[in-house]
Formats: sequence, structure tokens, C-alpha cells
Amino acid sequence: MALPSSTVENYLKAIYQAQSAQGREHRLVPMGRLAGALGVVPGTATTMVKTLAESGLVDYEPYAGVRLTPAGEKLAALVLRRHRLIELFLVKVLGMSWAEVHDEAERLEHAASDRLIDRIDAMLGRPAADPHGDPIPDSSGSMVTPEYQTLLTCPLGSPVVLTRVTDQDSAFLRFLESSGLKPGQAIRVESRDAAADHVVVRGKRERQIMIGMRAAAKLQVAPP
Amino acid sequence: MALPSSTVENYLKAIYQAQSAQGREHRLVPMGRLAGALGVVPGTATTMVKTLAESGLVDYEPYAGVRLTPAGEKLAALVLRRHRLIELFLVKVLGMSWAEVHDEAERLEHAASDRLIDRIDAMLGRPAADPHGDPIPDSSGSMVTPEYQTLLTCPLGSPVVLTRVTDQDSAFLRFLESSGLKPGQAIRVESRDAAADHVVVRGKRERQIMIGMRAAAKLQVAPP
DNA sequence: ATTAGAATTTTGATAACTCAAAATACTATA
DNA sequence: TATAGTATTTTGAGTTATCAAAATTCTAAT
Repeated sequence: MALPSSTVENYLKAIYQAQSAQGREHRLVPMGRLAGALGVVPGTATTMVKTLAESGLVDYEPYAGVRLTPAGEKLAALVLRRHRLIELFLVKVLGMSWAEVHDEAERLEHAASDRLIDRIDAMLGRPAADPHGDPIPDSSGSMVTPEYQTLLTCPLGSPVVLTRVTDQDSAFLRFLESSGLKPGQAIRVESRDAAADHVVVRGKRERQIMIGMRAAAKLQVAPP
Repeated sequence: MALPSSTVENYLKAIYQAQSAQGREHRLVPMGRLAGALGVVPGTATTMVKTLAESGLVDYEPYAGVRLTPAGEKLAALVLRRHRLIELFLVKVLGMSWAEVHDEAERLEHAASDRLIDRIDAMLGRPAADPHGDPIPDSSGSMVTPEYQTLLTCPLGSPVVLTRVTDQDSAFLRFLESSGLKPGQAIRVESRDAAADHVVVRGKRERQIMIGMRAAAKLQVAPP
């Protein structure tokens, strides 16, 4: 089969991510959601998804949604692998900021050869996660996704380590960076106040940070 | 003006390179040559060149050929800058082989942002030339192209330094690499024999290498 | 069960790039 | 200067990916 165009890669990636975002397994991604994620009108997504279905990369149920086939899932994982390795490389080797690498990787992921990706992987020591804590699939496309607690669900008061940030918005990332809230950082949740819709976190050098609950749900943590 | 598509960038680059390859200045590049360089049929090149002319990037004279305008030349130089910095980066930082970086750079040059390119440039210490000895334009698009002698024209017997290889063919590059003939290498031309169509070079560790004259013309040298 | 409203699909166009092959213009030689 | 041969341009058509807006289908509330 021919190389997938970068458009195809983007559709597969978006479907993959929408599927993971929507709870567990075999859930169909509705066209509206997919179109929104890709910044196209729904009709465009419908058309494109039908051709992906003909290539055997997705299962498509009219009026219901799409789901990746195993073949599509593998391809999507390889795109994510490229994306995440590139992000980590840009941060670690080129010293770029955590917040600015996403868009860069978004373009480079379609241009980098497997050979280059493998060099990068080797140079970084076969890392398990990117700068956001997102797990990096291996070269066969398989990935282990640990289940973490979030700032909303972890025990109060105990020390935990920030492990993953599930939002790529660069303003949000800049805020986290300026607050010292990067993956790897030891923190603890001091209090939660549902009425005030906030969580208070004690971070780096005992600094106290207040975060809205919506945002707090995007910060995942693990026991130290 | 909108970002040029990678197709436009490739046309400009090809015109630039054809112009430099064809001796001096204001020479028009014929459509056949351009089409050949880009791997498209001549009719395609004609059509595309007409739209480039409408954008003010080239001057087009029907049946005669194309030439870059100053605007087109600047854009082309910036593409070359990206290409050459990426090549050097892949060799120096990622340890890729001299012969394999060209194709990689060919794709990455359209995806890398100015910001990334500047990081790379800084990390490499604002280099003047890429692994082939091709000069790297600065960020304003200007470039100094030193005039070198070639193995066919340099003095016989005197030590010289290999400075530039004007051929990207990867089989040729692999041959050079295995012969120790990389830019920077000190060598001297021992003899030339027009009848036998060869040049004898004394290279690294006094090793003797024989090269056809066609190939020798592609190796440029400078006084040590 | 109907039906209003939302989501999805269809239809008809468009833009960028390409090719094949016919038509045309150049050029070099006889 | 006529013309054979080559290079270039034109024409007509195809591909991929997109949008706007009309038509259809689904869904949830009455």
C-alpha cells in the first residue's frame, strides 16, 4: 500500500485521540467531533472517512461514527510515535520550550523518515514518554498507557509526582511552565473546594498554586 | 503574502540551482531542463511557471525560459538555507551519513519553522557551509559563493583542501566517503591524463585515488 | 406516534497540481 | 528559405482535499 498522505495521517491521529478521549473501547467517534478536531466542515470529514473505510483503515457506520481498524490503529500509533519523539527531541536536544514544540512536531511528523525517527529514539535512550508525559508507542505501534490519578482524584496531602498533562493548548502549557508544574515535578494536593471550583496544589519549593477544577482534571499524577 | 506551498518552494529551488549550474547571471532556464530537474512533464512546468510569474517570483519568457526575480531569489535562498542547515544538523548532531541526509532534508526543509532553523543554526555555530561544502545563505537570504578551483584546474602537486562537492548523487557520495574524500580533507593532485580521462589524487594517509574527469570537475578545492 | 431541532450526508463547485497527447513555435541544416 | 526535428505550449481530463448549502436521517420531547 502507498504511503498515507499527511491528510490521511492527520485523520487517523485525530480519530485515535478522539477514541482515547472518549472513555473505553469500541466507541464510535461522531463526525461532528472529528470534523471539529481537524478544523474542517462535517461534510468534508464524511467524505474523507468513507475513503479511509475503503482503504480498510477505519470502520464507518453512517450516522453513527468512525472507529479505527487494527491497521488504522497501528498507523495512527506510528504517527503519534513520530510526533512525540520529535517533541521530546526538540525540548531535550534543541532546548525549545515545552509550549512551542507542539506545532512544530505537527508538521515534522509527516516529513521525518523511519530512519530519522529511530536515530532520535536511540539518541534519547528509547524514552517512554514525551514532554507532556504522553506515552510513546514503540516502532511496531504498540503502546502501554498507564492509568493515572488526576489532581481531582488523588489522595489529599500525600506527595505525588506530576506525570502527564492531557492538554496541548500552548497558553495552558505556558502557565504550567511558569508555575513549575512540569511532568516529573513532586507536588501534593492541599485542598479541593468544589463550590469555589478550585484545587490548591503545593508545588516546587513549597510554592502554592491554585487551579480550576477543569484544568486540574488534565493533570495526572502517580505515587512518588 | 501567503506561505509558499512546498511545490512552489521546489520550483524556486530548482530554478535557482539550474541558474547557478548554467554559468553566469541572467541566463534563462529552459522549461525542459526545469521539468527534468523536478520530475514532471514539460507542460506541467510551463503551467506552474506561469503562475509563479503572476506571483512575481519569476520572469517568464515564452519559448525562452524562466529566471528568478529578486523576490523569488530570496525565497529560493531561504529554502536552500533550510535544506543545508538541516543536512549539516543531521550529520553533526544525529550522526547520519553524509550520503543519506539529502532526501531527508528534501522533505524536512518544507516543514521546519524559521524558529527551529534558527535554533539549529545557533547550535551549529552559524556555519558557513553544509556537509557538501555548499554555502549556507543567512537568514536574510544572502549568500557568498566563493569561486573555487576544481581538481581539473588546480595546480598539480601542490597541497590543497577539498572544499566542495557539487553533486548530490548518493552513490557518488558514498564512493567519496569510502575514499576519504570529504570536504576539509587535505589532498593533492598528482597527475592528469586527458587521454585516459582520469585524474590521480593523493588523499588521506597518502592513499592514491583515481577519478574520471567528469567526476573530478565536481570536486572543488582551495589553497590550504 | 409526531415532530422540532440537531447531526449527518449529499450535491455541486473550487483550488492546486498533475499527465497525455495534440497543436504550435523555434532552430539548424540542407 | 524551406523543412525536418526538437522544444514548448495548449487542451482536456484526473486526483485529492476542501467548502457551502440543500437534503436527509436521527433523536428526544411532547
